[in-house]
Amino acid sequence: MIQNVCDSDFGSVIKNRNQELLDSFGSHLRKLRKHRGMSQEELAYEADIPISQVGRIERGEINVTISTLYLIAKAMNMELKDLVNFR
Amino acid sequence: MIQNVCDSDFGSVIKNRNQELLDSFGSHLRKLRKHRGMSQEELAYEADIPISQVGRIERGEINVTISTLYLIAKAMNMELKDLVNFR
DNA sequence: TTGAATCAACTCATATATGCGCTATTTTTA
DNA sequence: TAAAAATAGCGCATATATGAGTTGATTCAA
Repeated sequence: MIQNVCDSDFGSVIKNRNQELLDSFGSHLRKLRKHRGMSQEELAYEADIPISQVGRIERGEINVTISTLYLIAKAMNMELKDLVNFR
Repeated sequence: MIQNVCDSDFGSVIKNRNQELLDSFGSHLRKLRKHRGMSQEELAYEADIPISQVGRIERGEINVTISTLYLIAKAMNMELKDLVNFR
């Protein structure tokens, strides 16, 4: 079978041009969450977003939007600027 | 003709649940940009994003992602946390 | 007035974030 | 070890961010 280099499902092959940013934000968020003793489920509930979304963000799989960042910050009782203060 | 309340083009009718956030971030960005004496075109060029995107963000039309925020911050020679320090 | 610069406001295609449901795996706890 | 809790990692539908154009309005300078 011929391999398709431009396969549309990508599979850990092609990454976002800002993958490092997403990875490091994900790690940062996970650290903040655990430091507060929250589970992904608790954070998701407080932020009113799906739990699957929290997991995807922490694993650096998605490029989170400012409105989701805001909901997460509020759920963790912190300011947006502190949530994105990493690296 | 019957009016479709759920019209897909929305027309200043339905807004994002975080519209206020998007509006105020847009104003904030515009202020920061002008304070630096940059045009939308210059910012777009430096951040390597389309000029149309800069306009849409400043007008609060879109829910910008963290990677775009990062590119904009870099283009304005500032840190991400300072870019989202508003309200 | 004429031209240049700036920005608003659209169209369109494509990629992807979000939201939801589900199962499998891993980790923690009893 | 066994059960429970937490997380990973899918699949899918829908909404929307991004990227690349175009046109028109406005402002400002020559």
